[in-house]
Amino acid sequence: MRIDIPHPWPRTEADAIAIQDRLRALVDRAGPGPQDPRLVAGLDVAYAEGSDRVAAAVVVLDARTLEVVERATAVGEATFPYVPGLFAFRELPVLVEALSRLQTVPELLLCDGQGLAHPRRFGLACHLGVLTGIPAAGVAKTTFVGGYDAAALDPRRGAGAPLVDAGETVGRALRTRDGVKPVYVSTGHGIDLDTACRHVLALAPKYRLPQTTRLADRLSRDVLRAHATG
DNA sequence: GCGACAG
DNA sequence: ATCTTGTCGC
Repeated sequence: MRIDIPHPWPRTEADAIAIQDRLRALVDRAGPGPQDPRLVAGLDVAYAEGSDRVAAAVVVLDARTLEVVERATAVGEATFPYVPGLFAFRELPVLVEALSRLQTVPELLLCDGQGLAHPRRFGLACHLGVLTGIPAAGVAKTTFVGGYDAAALDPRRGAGAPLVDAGETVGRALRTRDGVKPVYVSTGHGIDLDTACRHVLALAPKYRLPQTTRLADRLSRDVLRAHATG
């Protein structure tokens, strides 16, 4: 698939923020998104320590069997420093490159990070969703913006509590394993929160993180290591 | 003003 | 994100 980045690459934080503020209007928060998708993709990026080298991985799974359908990777240089809130500008280029090498077209993109649960409501999952036009959601390991009542969150798998920021529900703390810290799901583009959480839960039958994320994480690290070694 | 801050 | 051994538990 071909993916166009409809904006010049920012060099400053102000430029990056301006891009987010502009693209935010293109986000579809309503969904509902795919109800019974077959192809779901997980995306992640691994970083090297002493350099700006980054490796991205996309793993497409059959949502019903959780079997791997396709994998694609890309290696490159980080084009932006890590700045909380501008995280997408660091990972987007290499992720888009990996996505473009895919032969199949996923029905849903699950990103490692936030969607709407972002200070300007435009996290990585929103950005990737708008760029590709594919429904996308973010699954983060920690919260960024949006608090929730941890004490009131039922300890059982499947339980959820709204993430509220500035009076707005921006995502959900979702328990994927009994008694284990939840993951933080937020809509990216073209899917509603309930649907996104349903898929995340189905993709995480055994571990805290969905299988999409776990496989993409492992693959990106393997590729980075292989590239460093030769 | 100060601290915290997705990966 | 990455650096890192063992260890407790199912």
